[in-house]
Amino acid sequence: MRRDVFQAIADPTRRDIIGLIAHRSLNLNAVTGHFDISRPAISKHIKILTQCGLLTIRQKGRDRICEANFKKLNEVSDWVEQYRTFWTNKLDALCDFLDEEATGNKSNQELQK
Amino acid sequence: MRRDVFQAIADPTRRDIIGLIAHRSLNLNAVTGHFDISRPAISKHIKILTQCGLLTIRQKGRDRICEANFKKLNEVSDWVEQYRTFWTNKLDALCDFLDEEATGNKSNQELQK
DNA sequence: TATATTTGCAACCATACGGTTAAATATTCA
DNA sequence: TGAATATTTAACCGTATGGTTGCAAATATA
Repeated sequence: MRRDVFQAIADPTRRDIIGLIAHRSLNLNAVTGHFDISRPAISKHIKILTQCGLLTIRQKGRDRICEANFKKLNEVSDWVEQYRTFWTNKLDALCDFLDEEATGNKSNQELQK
Repeated sequence: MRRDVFQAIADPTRRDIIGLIAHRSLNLNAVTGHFDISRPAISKHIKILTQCGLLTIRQKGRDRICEANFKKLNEVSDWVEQYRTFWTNKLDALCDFLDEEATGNKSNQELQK
């Protein structure tokens, strides 16, 4: 089964887990305390996050401490940022123009809505 | 069912579609030509991308021209970038230190691997 | 008008996902 | 050693996902 960062952060619970342990590592039980779902459910989310490298687990006695590994987010950042110029700067206008050229012209108005 | 940008870009085919129409808007048939899956499969991907606002469709005769709407990627960018300091600069060391404090100290070596 | 082209839609299928409960395992503590 | 705690694993369930084929509908073209 596919297991990559994009798929891992697709689930809102998993994004919340990352946000939770960002500043403070927690054991699985403590993580579970912040959600309304069962411990095994959290355990599965943690496993997915671990498999894609977004999270590492440090065993400490019977506890398993979850720590975020943010370097992995670079993959997402890189993918998104390659398109940044398309939505932030003046290239927008150029893009629209090129689209007109490519697809054979039409009123631009419906693009606004 | 949940329909948000994170879930939309989780699928590699959909990320490829976005990359494909980034510089040049295409009709659905042309998009399909770049993949090994059927037209209805592409149509479904396009629908998902449209529902979450990453893509708009402009009808032109019998063609439906797909255009990327990159502004929606801001949502992803914002989420990722809030963690950037955690993996790019000196705060890494501070974070590790705080983890030690919080979880009760242990060799830092296994964090490196 | 007849035909080809582009697309949508319905029905279907196998598998993945996100969740549950219950039992098993491992560690700590009295 | 026995009990409590933390977590994983297994079995299961309903629904979503990503794909298919076949057919209908709308538009363009000969």
